[in-house]
Amino acid sequence: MESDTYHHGNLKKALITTGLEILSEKGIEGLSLRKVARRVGVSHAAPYNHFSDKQALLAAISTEGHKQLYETLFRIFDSMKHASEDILLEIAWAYLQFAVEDPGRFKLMFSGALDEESKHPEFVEIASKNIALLEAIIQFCKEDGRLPAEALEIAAIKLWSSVHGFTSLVLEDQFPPEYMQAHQLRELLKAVVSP
Amino acid sequence: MESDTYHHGNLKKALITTGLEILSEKGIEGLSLRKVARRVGVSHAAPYNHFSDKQALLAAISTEGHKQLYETLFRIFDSMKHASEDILLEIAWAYLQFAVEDPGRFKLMFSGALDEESKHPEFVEIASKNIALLEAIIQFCKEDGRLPAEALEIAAIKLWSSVHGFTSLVLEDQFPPEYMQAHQLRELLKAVVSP
DNA sequence: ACCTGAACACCGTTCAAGT
DNA sequence: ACCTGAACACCGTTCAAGT
Repeated sequence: MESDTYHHGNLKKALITTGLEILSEKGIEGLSLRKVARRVGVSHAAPYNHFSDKQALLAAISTEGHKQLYETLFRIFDSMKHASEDILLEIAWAYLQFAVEDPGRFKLMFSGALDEESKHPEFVEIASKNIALLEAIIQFCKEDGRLPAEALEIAAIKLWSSVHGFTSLVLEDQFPPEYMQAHQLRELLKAVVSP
Repeated sequence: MESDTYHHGNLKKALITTGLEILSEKGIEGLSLRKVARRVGVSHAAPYNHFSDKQALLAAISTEGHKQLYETLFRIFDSMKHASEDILLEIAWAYLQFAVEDPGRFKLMFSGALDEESKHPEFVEIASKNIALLEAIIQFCKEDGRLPAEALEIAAIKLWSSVHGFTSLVLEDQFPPEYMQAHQLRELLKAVVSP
């Protein structure tokens, strides 16, 4: 039954979700094509019917990660539109949590062994959706009307750079322990997102 | 003669510098223990006399990269102390150039396949030297006297996060092409480091 | 059209053996 | 003390062969 359904096109999806599973359990170093195939219950050559090589599978897994990130951030943004909390901080916090709760997924998404993600149309689609969301959030936070396009782009780059850099450095344990002992993570993030 | 000198302790250093070479040529994916040993002209088991495993060699290579980054930034800082240009921008630019001119080295240093760098005393030493340099730079840029320790730490985290995030995202090609076409890289970086 | 199994070239790591 | 060569378990990729 199971091996039968794979003949109807589910294998591709199964490889992606199982890849995310292993990524979450064993990290980026522990993710191999053969291991994914083994766990799915298929021969190690089977994935090549759906992905041209390992890079292509990794790109698909990364794309799925970006979709999850979009869902997460969109939900936060949507639920806070009417509760006037500090939206920027909540979004940044969600970004950080997304990274911390599954470092392997985040590292695959951004610390790119993937050179040719830009060739996969599905990836560029979700990437631009994420950019659009980021811009919408910034636009919303400037309550005094819309920003000019130029300022919007600059603001997006500044915000994303800060939050992404802080998240990466926290994930890689690059800040000295004194820094982290003296302050709470959320407090530091607040300082990072505040202008 | 050459194989003789390896009996006198140069092999360890040779493995590190050859590792950096291969990293620069083939990227992080193309760096294997056996390839390093082969290029140095030694058997694939020889490195185990100097490093407990591949991780340990990678940690040593990463440490060497951090030393190079320190040298680069220190030189800039030292040479600009008396020419009152925009030091923060020049430092940030040097950081970005350091990453762009050798992405493999930068990725190894920060996109950590290295979990146990903190166990290597040489690494924690250079890491804290880099932190101290960062603090000195910030201190210098606040011409009105010294900052309190708390504000200094916060300022260091904010600056490093911004510059590191921007650098990583540029390196991984995460910004949409429209952003990059509409602005020059240095102009964007200037916006990122300006408060 | 999709999957399997054998084959190949590579990898990290260990260990007896050499000097 | 340091290096070698064989050995082992793993990997990505290809390809004939099966259904």
